[in-house]
Amino acid sequence: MARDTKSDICKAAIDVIAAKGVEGASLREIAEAVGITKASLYYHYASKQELVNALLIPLIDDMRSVLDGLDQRPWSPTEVRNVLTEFIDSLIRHRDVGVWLSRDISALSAFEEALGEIFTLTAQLHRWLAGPDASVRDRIRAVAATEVVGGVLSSSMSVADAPDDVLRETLLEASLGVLGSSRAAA
Amino acid sequence: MARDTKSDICKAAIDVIAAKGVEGASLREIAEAVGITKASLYYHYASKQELVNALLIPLIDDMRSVLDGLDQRPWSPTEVRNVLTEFIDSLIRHRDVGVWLSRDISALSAFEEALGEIFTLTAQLHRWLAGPDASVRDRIRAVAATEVVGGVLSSSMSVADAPDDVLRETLLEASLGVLGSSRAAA
DNA sequence: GTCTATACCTCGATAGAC
DNA sequence: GTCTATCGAGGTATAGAC
Repeated sequence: MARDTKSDICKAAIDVIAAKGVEGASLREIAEAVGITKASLYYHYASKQELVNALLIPLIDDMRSVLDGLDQRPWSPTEVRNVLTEFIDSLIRHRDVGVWLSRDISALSAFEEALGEIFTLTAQLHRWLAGPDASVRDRIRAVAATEVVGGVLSSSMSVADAPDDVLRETLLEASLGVLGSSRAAA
Repeated sequence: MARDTKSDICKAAIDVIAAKGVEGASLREIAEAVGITKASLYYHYASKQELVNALLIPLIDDMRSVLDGLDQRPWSPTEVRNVLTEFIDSLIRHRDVGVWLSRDISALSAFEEALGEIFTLTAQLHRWLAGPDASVRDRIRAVAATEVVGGVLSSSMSVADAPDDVLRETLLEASLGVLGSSRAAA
């Protein structure tokens, strides 16, 4: 599967988009990075939107499987820790895409095909994390606990030398630390 | 100063950019929001880059004054709290711009006029926050402590009803919570 | 200071040869 | 499966009248 032009395109697209953002990345530049022309790229992907969607789908599928049935899950410090761990793991698994997903939302809104579900999923996560009868502070903390993850990953230049397992563990601590003084404290 | 066309342009630009991102916001749309034409806008700002810079400069100036001489400042739990407080306040003061500054960096890279200094300033803040002889974990935590702030502000749609003072206080707690289990614990 | 009109470019996307 | 050539739309930016 590695010698497939299609996967070469995806790989190049991820790099270019990470550097220039979704809008800033032109299909011409992506194609040239692969070594083909813009027209050839259209043989593999019918539109830019289709290409971007193809990049996002693995991450979205992963997040969905992690967050599926969240509302039915009991809310307790232990479960909060479990859910956060799974959420962080899914973002790290797709670290290359997650970086610009969490950082380029304003531009991605124009591509709202697969994006609607991301909003739904994260909103769901925020609600659940905040807990029942959440105050404004609880809700801010819930948002912050998830934003920390994407934020650190996207500014990972500063921590580029951090191995995945250290990153994983520290992010979980940080995320729990944000919730720390709330009722969800572990 | 409120009846100045120039400030009307800035105000409209902030709104449009917040909604569509820096690349997605066209000068035509900004001009029409003000009630003038694209050409008239060029009388006040010579280029799109100049306009974007004009929006960022107040925030940058504020951050610079907050972070100036940071390296000479002693590093202690109390000082960490002070510095974080000042940092959060400066971002909240420019909440409207800070929203898309922290969320649209990939697109802003194309406008790297004033942006270089932002990177320098935040890198400086990260280093100082991590403390002397920082481990990888300390550095991740330092990044996380600052990313929390921008992250929440940018997704403040979820917490749009939060008044500034609640936001301020909760962000400080969250930020300190991230550092909580490190040596910088208050 | 604001307008109309326009030059010039790059983008996404398509047509058709090979 | 990749190419050259081209289209139309929309972008930034400029020229010149008022």
